[in-house]
Amino acid sequence: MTDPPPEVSRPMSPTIRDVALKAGVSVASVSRLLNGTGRVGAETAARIRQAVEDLGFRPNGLGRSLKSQRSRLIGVMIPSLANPVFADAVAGIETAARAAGFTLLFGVSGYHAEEEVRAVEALLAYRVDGMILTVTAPAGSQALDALEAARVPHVLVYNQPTPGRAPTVTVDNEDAGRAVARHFAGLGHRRLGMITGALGGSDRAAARLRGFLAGAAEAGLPAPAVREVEFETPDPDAALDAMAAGPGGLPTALFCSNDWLAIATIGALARRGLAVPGDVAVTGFDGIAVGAHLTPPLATIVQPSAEMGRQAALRLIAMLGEAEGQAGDLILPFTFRPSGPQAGPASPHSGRPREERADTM
Amino acid sequence: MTDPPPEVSRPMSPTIRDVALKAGVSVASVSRLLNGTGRVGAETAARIRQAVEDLGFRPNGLGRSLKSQRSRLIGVMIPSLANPVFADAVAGIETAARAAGFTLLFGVSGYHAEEEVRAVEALLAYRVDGMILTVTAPAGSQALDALEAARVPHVLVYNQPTPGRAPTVTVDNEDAGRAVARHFAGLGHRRLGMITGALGGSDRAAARLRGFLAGAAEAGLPAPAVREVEFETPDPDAALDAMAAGPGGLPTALFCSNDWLAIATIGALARRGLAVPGDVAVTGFDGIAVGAHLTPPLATIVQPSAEMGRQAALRLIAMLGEAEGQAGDLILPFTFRPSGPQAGPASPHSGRPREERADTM
DNA sequence: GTGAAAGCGCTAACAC
DNA sequence: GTGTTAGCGCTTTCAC
Repeated sequence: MTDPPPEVSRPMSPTIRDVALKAGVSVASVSRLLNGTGRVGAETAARIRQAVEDLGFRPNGLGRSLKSQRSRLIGVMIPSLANPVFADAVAGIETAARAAGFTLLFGVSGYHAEEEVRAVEALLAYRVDGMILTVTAPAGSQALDALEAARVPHVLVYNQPTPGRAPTVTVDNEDAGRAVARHFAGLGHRRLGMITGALGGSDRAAARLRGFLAGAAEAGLPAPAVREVEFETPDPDAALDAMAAGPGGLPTALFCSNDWLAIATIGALARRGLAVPGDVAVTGFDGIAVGAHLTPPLATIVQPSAEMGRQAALRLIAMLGEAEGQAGDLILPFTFRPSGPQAGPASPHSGRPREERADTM
Repeated sequence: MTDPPPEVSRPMSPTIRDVALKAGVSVASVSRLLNGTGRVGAETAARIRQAVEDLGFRPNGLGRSLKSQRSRLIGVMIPSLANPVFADAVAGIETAARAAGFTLLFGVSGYHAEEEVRAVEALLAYRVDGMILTVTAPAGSQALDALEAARVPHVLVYNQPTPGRAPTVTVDNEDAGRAVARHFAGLGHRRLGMITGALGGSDRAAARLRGFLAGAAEAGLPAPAVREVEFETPDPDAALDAMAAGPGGLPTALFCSNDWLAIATIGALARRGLAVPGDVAVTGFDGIAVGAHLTPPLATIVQPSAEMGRQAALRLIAMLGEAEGQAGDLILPFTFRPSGPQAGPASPHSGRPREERADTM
């Protein structure tokens, strides 16, 4: 086995033309065979297949996309990879997209509206057929404006249903927030508190807060203390300090706007010598897998992230097929997973999934 | 504001030609201005910029890539999104890639060699300029064969340094495994055990095991019990049952090949009424963020995942620039994070990063 | 059933 | 400094 002669420059990968030449047929026949469009004689097919094999031909997706005006690319943009909840959704998206023959283009925004625009632009540049994304807030989102202007079909995940915007796949965040307040009230807590990621960076966190406040009020409890922290580098210690210094002192029950934050908060409480749930009750949101393995398990509102991702992908793919399929929001049921000793299968809280037809868009 | 007349079909996004027409210049000038290649008169530039603005022109990455033979796309393929360690690496990759103007194409393999081939093929179809990936095992990897055949520059992450393969960015897994055994021995344990993800699906898990066994032998301990479990849906209960039924019974110290598995194992131990580290010592591997928040914190070997991803991206981008930059492996230092009460900053264990020039490839 | 040829949107010679 | 033009690899009429 001797070394091959050094190539002058990087050899190009074989093109459909090379295949056609080698098989002694036209590029049209090769294309037809490879795409299953149009008939090709048995003899011709065999020759083409042989040439493809010999050359190690791999159709160039760029050329194909440019010509056909469909890239078979789906853009995915999420706020962050640090919080596992988004990875779960991406996993669901990936599975469904792959099954349908789509490849994912990926971007991260860091919970930042300007970065959302940048990321969306980057994915749009490659002419993604559609996009699945989570934005800070759909209402005034420039990223969504860009998507609409480009008329690129898209589906939101986690975001709140928003009139005039694309359909979203999520849970009823407000109802869930209310359920947490009721839960705390039922346990006899009166001093509630919420530690939330920056409300300006998350419409769903804002919805959870609304529900939580409403639920507390409905239960006849005093208004909960509320503190915002950064999403990316939460500082729950400072939030707890502020709460402790406030009127009423530290709440006996804390609702954290996501599990990631809840776990950090429990650590901060431990540093103050406070046990969970003994001294302070803490409930998170998302249902990330690791929460169930904590001791004791993290109480949380579980949203079916992988399924949400899957459903978002299925909806998007359906949109890409039909001429102008007007899908509505999909509100999946959440479940409450209590902290208690290894809970059995939790029971669905909000019943069957709701399908809603969008009036707008 | 009246409705616009219904379009006959989906309007195309403006092309460089539209811009040129509107600005009354040639497409060449537009291209030159947009790419900063070649001079353009001030007056012309202004007209072009105006036209770009008016039309909302966004250069088509497909056309650009097809012509220039450089896609500015980087392919990323990881085994799974369930284990947060990979998300951490992707975050590091994304940051560096974005800064250099690259967009990520994303694929998942599920720790399966055949799926690796499929995923790599999918990304190769879009002519990624390069790739960053983790494979089950580099040595016989068909996915890497495909990458080499296509002459697409690539860098491995997490994988073991492997002669004849692309450079990898990782830690010294074998040394780390040895360190864990030494640690257990130092604590006075004699019956060690390891619960590892399927060895066939992870060359680094195999390396960790080798080091662990060697370390145990060097410490004069009996050979540790070893059990393999699935990566995606680990069943630590079964592994513990098997160990308990084996000679010597359940080990007093368990090394899990990754944190994800360690957390699940601790849960399984809890179900048997065994506390960690009181009854059984458990050490994981990876240093995923959540481990530090467990009570007590998960003992683990911390590898700098985000930095590894970042370094892999930087290396790849360097390769793309230079003609034939022959980078070597990059072995970053790992740290041991003990379980104890909130540890301070851990001290590096294996010293300065090692740079190695590859003999082969 | 098969082939010739026209582009998809863009960049990069190459003229001027 | 600016324009013309030839493709990059592919799909898809349109003839035959």
